[in-house]
Amino acid sequence: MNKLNPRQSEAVRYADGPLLVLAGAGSGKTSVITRKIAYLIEQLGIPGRHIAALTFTNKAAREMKERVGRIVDRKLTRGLIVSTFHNLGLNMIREEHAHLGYHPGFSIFDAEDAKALLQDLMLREGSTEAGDELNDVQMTISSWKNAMRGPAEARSKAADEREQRIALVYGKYNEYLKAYNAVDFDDLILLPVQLFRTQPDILAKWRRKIRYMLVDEYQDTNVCQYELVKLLVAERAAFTVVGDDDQSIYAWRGARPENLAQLKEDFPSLRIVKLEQNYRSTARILRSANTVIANNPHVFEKALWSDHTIGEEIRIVRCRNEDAETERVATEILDQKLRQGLEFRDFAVLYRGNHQARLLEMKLQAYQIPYRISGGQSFFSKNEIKDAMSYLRLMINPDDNAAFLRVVNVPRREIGPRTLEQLSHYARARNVSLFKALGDMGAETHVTEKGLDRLRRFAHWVDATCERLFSENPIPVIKQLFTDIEYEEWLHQHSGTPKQAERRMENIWYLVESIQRMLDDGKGTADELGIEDAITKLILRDMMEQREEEDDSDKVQLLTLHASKGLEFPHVFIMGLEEEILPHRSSIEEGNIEEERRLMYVGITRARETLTLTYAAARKQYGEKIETIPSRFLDELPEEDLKWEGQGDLDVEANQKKGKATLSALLGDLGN
DNA sequence: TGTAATCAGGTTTTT
DNA sequence: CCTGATTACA
Repeated sequence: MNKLNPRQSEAVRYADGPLLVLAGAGSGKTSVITRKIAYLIEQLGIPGRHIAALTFTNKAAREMKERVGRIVDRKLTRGLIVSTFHNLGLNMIREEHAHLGYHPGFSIFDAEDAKALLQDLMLREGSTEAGDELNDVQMTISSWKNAMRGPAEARSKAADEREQRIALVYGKYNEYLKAYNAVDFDDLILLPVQLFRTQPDILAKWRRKIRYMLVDEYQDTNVCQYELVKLLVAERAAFTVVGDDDQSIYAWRGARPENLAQLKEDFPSLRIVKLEQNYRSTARILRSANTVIANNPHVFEKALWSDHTIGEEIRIVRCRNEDAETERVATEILDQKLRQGLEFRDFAVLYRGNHQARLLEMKLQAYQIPYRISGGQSFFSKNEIKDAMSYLRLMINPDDNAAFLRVVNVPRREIGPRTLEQLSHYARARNVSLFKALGDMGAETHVTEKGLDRLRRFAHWVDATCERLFSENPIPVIKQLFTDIEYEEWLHQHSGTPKQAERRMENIWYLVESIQRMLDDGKGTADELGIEDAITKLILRDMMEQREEEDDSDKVQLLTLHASKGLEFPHVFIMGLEEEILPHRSSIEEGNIEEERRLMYVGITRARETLTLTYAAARKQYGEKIETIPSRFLDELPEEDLKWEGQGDLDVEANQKKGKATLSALLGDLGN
């Protein structure tokens, strides 16, 4: 990838106006972005600190940073922003917190914290609790925030009673977040937008800072993120966005691929460069991807091509049932590995839903095939890490009620629900956080003396630890914190086996090490982090995924199609090519086949050399055996590039069931 | 406080 | 059918 092709080169060099790069799968878009950053700095002399490159995941940001670091002199990249949207937003809020009415050390509520708060609010409003409704409320509020609609507007524009109700909860929810000195994930983008809209001088300041902007995976931006970009680039319009409408698979969580087309209207001078040469896959794989995606409507036509060899046919394997399917995948991996001298890491198995991995996992275990499964329980959803994070959050923001409630009685301090109920009643009446309420609370409340005493002791300890955290070297203080609360003992009591407890404690120490690393990394430089910055960044999962990447052992990769975006593998299997799985049932019902087709497209284009698609002719579903229908996407593939397997097998079985009536059909098939 | 029994639900997921 | 979560009960 040292030499850029003409299109790539054009995308890198054009910096006179707004630029949209339509980058097909495997067309070297990350290269283009990194090379462009280098070009802007080295050739155009734009100081690194005036350039911002935005991504959606920490992983992408890290990768990009690393690649830029390899081609540009370190001195020149000083102050260069390469981060996620959320991280940029966080930095903006941190810097402008006073204008937004927040105090330093504010917390970020993750989805679960937010859910707990919403549940509390809804119960209080007297709504009958239903988990379903709670999810609905959370999603609706999130989508309003993503569409930049505030509580007042949500109320006035409410289409029905349901929205009316949710809008009220929305208002309360925001008030409470403010009282807890906390923001949620959506706020990280929304608050800067609102600030910039109302305070032109602050916007002007940020515009002076960010003079050139690059956005990766632009098709995944939502309304609010696009607005942030628009505000920052202004009429100067010095930006490059890179995207691929065919790889838009996150519309269900607010991504707006229409933002691609919208760009042309908002910036009439927009230049469009298409990257259509694919450097990844064989011609057959690419042709298959192209013919499938051609069934979707397109705003921008593009035709991916490759000068790779034609490659092997795409294999479509029909299996008797789901068990046979996983069996086939497992044995096939072993077989190909031995026959062609491959490594396990050369294989990836993709599927639509996480549950599909379960059977496969068992099968792989049976064959002793090492695998790594994506998704699943992440580091941050482990209970011990949540506890630890809550303690840390509480130290930098005692008003963080979510954190307070999580740890006030973990480990056991004999502060029970009754005591907390009283405390929270008192706090609510005064509209302050639990911690503040605890400080003011006198004898006039109904909290028992014992309860009050225990609460006070806890508060005292928090205050003391908090003070030391900011005045001493923070790492030993944090370590002391976990000793103070005897967390290790608690883990032993609450883990199944001693070994598990040890592993959990190791997770805690890993977390502490990460904080140490974050503090050390920036030492003496302009990006030196305070302890509170480090902890907030941790909430955004930043700096944390190294753990997975360090693990470069030889394993088969198991991924959902969603999780596979941006990755590539020599040999790819996609399982479950059946109607109601891929395309998924709910998408069929909603009539949203196009996004499912893009999912299929993403899956196909992950493969470099071979692609195998499997499906089960029948599978057990909720206890019943169900005959399945092969996915419509299989019919959309180019026949000349396919090799069907297992057809006869099915016919034999069908015949056994249905008797001789279909014998002639069978003979006909065999005759082919 | 912990276990047993019962019940609902069964897409994708990052920040 | 199987799993994870909540509830009831000891």
